[in-house]
Amino acid sequence: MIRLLADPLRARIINRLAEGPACTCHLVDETGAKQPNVSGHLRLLRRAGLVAIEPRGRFTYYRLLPDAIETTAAQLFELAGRARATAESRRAC
Amino acid sequence: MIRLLADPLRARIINRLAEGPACTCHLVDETGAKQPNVSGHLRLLRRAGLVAIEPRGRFTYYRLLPDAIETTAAQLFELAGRARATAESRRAC
DNA sequence: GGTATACATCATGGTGTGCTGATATCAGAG
DNA sequence: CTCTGATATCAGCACACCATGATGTATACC
Repeated sequence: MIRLLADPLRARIINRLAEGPACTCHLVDETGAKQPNVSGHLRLLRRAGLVAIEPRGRFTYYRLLPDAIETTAAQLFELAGRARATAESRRAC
Repeated sequence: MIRLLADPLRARIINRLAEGPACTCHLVDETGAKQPNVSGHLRLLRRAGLVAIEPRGRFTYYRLLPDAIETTAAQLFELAGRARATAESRRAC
């Protein structure tokens, strides 16, 4: 899940989708990447439930789903909280 | 930065360090990975400022730094917030 | 001193994964 | 119906990156 956010092009796509829904041609234009590449990444994001698909005639609009992202953000916060709580419980070798 | 959290073994190391500081031998034992592998990942995490190093004699203790993780968690929350705010600003082709 | 243990570094190899070009599909315009 | 443009899928390639074994360094214990 985090792995999906780790790729540079996917990160650009996600950042763009955070500014509002867009169709594939928008993403191709604005990222400068080739269309099959963008399409492939969008497929991964869709299968992971990170984006929703809305076909409109010839065009396919993608929308970023905030819930999935907030879930992983919350997991990271919880991780940081655990680290703070256990900062002094050093275990002996 | 997110990329560092994406690797499976690094994720296990980080999760372990969230339960308290540990030295390399602990991490090698508890992850089952080979020592040079663990050591290499720890180097990356250290260079990125995700963990702090505390040498104690022969042993080297590593401690997870919560600030870096919280920073990226906050970025993800902000991303989700932007997605919510712009959910209806669909741009025409 | 010598030995053993913890750890780091290096060179090598294998594999996952992203990128590309070609092709298929499908909707709309004419 | 035909043609064009938008998108999806597939096969092949290339590169990055993780894992491993060997080796080096340093500290503690005898």
